[in-house]
Amino acid sequence: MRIGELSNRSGVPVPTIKFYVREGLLPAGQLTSPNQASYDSGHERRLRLIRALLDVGGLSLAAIGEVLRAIEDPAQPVHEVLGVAAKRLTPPQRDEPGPELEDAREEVAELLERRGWRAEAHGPAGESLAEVIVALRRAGHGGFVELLDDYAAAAEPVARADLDYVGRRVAREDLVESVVVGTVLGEAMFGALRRLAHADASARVYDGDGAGGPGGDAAEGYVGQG
Amino acid sequence: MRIGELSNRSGVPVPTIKFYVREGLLPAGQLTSPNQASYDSGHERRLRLIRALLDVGGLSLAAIGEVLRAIEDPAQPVHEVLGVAAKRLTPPQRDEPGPELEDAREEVAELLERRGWRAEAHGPAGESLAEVIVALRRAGHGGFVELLDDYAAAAEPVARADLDYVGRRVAREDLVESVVVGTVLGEAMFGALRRLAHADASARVYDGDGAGGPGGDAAEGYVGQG
DNA sequence: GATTATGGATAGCGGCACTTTCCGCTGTCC
DNA sequence: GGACAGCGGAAAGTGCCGCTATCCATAATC
Repeated sequence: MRIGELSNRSGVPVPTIKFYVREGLLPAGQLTSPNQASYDSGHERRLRLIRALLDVGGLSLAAIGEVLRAIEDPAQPVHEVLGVAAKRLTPPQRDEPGPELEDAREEVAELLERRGWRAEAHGPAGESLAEVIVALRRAGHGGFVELLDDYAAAAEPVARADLDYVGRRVAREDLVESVVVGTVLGEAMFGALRRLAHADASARVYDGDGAGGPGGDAAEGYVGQG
Repeated sequence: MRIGELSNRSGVPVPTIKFYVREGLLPAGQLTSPNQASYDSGHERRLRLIRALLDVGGLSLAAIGEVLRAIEDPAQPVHEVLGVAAKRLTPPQRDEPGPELEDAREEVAELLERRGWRAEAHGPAGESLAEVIVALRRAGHGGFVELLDDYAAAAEPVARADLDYVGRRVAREDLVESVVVGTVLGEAMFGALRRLAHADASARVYDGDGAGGPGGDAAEGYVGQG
C-alpha cells in the first residue's frame, strides 16, 4: 500500500501522515526505491489509534508519542506504560501546593482506606483527584465533594469491567493497547453515558411524576442533554 | 478591592484578569475614577469558576464564555444552559457521517430503550457516545463496546447523586452553576476515581491472591496508576 | 511522453491563551 | 509635595500546537 491509499483508508490527509512520521508517531514505510515506500495494515491501525486518542481521548500529540513508544518497547514493564498513559491523560497542572492541596490529599488517602482500595494515594490518579477536590472548593462548590463516595462506588464496577475486558487479551502489545484505549476512550464513553443518565434522571424527577421534585420550579428543565 | 488584591486572592495574574475582562468572561470592575475600579467577592468567585472550568474541566475560554453568559441570562431556560455546557464539554468533532456512525447511533438508541432511559438519542450526549463507539471500532477495539451496559449501569447512580446535589440548590444562578460545575468537574472527579479503582482492581486480581489472574503473566503489573 | 503520485525537506499558518509594552493618571507613603 | 508603585485601557507580541503549503527530483500510471 502506498501513502495515498493509506490516506484514503484512514481518512488522514497525506501531509498529516508525513508529519506523524516525522514526529515519530508512525513508523516510516518500507522503502522499495529511493522515493517509494510501502505501508501495511499495521500502519493503518496505528493511524486509527492516533486519531482516536487525539480526537476522542483529547491527548496531545506529545502524550500520544510517549504512550506509543512505551507500548512498542517490550522492555518497558506494562505498568510503566499505564503510568505514562495515566499521567498524560490529565495535563500537568502544578499550581501552588498550599494547605488546601494537603487537605485534599489527606481526604483522598482516607477515601482509599475507607473503601479498602489498594492504590497509591499519591500517584498521578490520586493527585489529580486531590486537584479536582481543591478546584471544587475554590470554585465555591465544596459540597460536591460529598458525592465522592457515591462516585467511588460507581467506579468500582466500571474498573472491574475494564479489567475483565483487558484480561481477555493475551499478546502483550494487544493488552497494553487495550488498557490505553480503555482508559482514554472509556473515560469519554462514561462521560457521554453520564450526561445521558442526567437527562433521564432529570426527566424522571421533574417531568414524569407530575408534581415537581425536590428542587421545585427552579430546577424545571434540567433535561434535554440527551 | 483593587485589581492587585483580586489577583493575589485568586492567584490569577493581573494582565490575565484584564484579558478576561476584555474577552467578556469577567465583568469590569466598578469605576471609582477614570482609571480606578473596585472589584468584589463576586469577581473573585467568577474568576475561580473560570479557572476551575479551564484547568480542571479542560473547557476552552470560548466555551466558558458561552456557559457564563448563559448562566447570567435569566431569560435563558435552565435546560438551554445545560445544553450549552454539555455541547461544549466535548469539542465539536464532525467527521464524515458514513454508515458506521449510523450504526452507532442505532446502538445508542437501543441502549436507551433497553435501559428505559428517557433521553434524546440524537442530542449532544447521544451523539458523542456514538462517536466514541465509532472511534473504538475504528481503532480496532470494538470489543470494548460490549462494556456499554456495565458503564451505563454505573452511570445511573452517579447521575442520581448529581441530581440530588443539584436539587438542594434554590437560587437559579446557584443551581445552574452547580449543574455546570457538577457536569464538568464531576467528569474529572470520576475519571480520577476510575483510575484509582483500576489500580485497586488490578492489585486485587494480579497481585494479592498469589498466582496470577486471568491474563496470566502478560498482565502482570497492571497496577501503579494510583 | 504527459500526468499524477511519492518521499523528503523546509517554511508557513491559524488558533489559542496569554504576556508585554506603553500610556497617562492615581493612591500612598514619607 | 515629591517619589513611586499601582491602575485602567489599548495594542502588539509570544509560544505552543497541530497541521498545511510549497518545492524538488524521482517513480508510477495512462
